[in-house]
Amino acid sequence: MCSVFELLEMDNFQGDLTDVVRGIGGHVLSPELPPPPSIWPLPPPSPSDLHINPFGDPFVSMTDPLLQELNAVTNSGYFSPAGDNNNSNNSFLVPKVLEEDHIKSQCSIFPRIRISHSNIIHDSSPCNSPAMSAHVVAAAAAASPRGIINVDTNSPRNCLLVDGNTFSSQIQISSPRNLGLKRRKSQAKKVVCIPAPAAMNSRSSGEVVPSDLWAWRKYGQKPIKGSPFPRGYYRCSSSKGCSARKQVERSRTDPNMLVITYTSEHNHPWPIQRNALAGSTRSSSSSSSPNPNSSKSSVANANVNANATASSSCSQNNPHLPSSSTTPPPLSASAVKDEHQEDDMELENVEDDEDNQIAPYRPELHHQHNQPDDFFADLEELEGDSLSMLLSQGCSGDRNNKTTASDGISDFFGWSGENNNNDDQDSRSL
DNA sequence: CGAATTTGACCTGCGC
DNA sequence: GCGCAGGTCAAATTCG
Repeated sequence: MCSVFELLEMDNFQGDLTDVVRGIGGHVLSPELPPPPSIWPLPPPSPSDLHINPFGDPFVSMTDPLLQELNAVTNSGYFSPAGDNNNSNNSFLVPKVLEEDHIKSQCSIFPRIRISHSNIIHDSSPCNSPAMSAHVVAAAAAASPRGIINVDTNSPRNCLLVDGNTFSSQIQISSPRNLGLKRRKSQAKKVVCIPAPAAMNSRSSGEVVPSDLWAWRKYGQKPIKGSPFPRGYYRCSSSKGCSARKQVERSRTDPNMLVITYTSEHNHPWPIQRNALAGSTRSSSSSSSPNPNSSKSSVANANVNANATASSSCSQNNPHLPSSSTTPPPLSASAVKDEHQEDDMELENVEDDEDNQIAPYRPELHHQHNQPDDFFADLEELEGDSLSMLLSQGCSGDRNNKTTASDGISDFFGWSGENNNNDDQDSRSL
């Protein structure tokens, strides 16, 4: 399942990734559970998804669609800007509904995540999709570099729990300087640990590489000393000349975990067009196959499908993340900025940067001020795209009834247990 | 046939 | 300077 994992962010880090991965000892996956696509209703939180960029974030200039959408929800009024946790730094994760941890009957998006002063995220939601939780936790973690995020990976849906005493796993964000690990090339890197789906994809290795919002093309694979698992090397194929790369390998300490290291930066905006070149992949058919078990998606493929089904992620059964590449976030960037730009994360990042000799992270949210036009233009192109569908449909099992933005978001992130094939079809038909 | 993946060779950084 | 290991290149292969 896609409960969470651990999310680390570092710069100039080079070393044994497993040395970096900490706090997942208690992580319990569900090997008996069927792997993808159900495992990946959403792509893993890419660093950019986390919206954190302490050490020269490769994606600093990129707007995280996911987060933006989250922010949109926040701005929609369903979420309290600052919440009531007195922690305005993490306010973007603190919806109003969170004021009551015991609320469990709803499946709205972040309604149950809370970051306490101690940086512990509590989630009482019984209906979070694992991936969503991943994003949430990742984002939360991003907001609290030193935060500890607890996730109940034993719960049926790997929900974050309200009861911090029952957390089965712990996520801890580490500062690079605390790692005491050797560094290699001076290159900004981000490491994301996520639960590894069962090996059923990829041609030869059988490795499953979860998709994210970018399109990746594999250009190499190397066995890693000390690890029984090879490391795959991917570069961004969304745009020619993009230097963004990522490495994917299984944690040697926990084969169930995938360690994804992002390096370099994208020199292009988020993939906007549904059929971006990132898309063409030989395994696309399998990925879109009705039979999840037959899927053999590649990374690029996964991304493509994520795009193709951007608007159809109204179900946990939907293997693909609602790629915001096709659903430009409607939110007000300024609002987000105002509310979050002074969070602890940034402060922490600044500290780290001092050590790393890298410009401190400054969320370039101002970029978003210029995005709406593009976004809407894209929306126009993507007639009936995911966003509109997202907002126009509810998927809390009572779709015919009135829907709210939160409902839409909920669906968007697959918090509903109901699949929406129609959405999927719609998105593909675009 | 075009595009993605595989895989061995080559290059580069780092530790000794 | 040398060797090791990681990272990248590019031809061959595979697939839709």
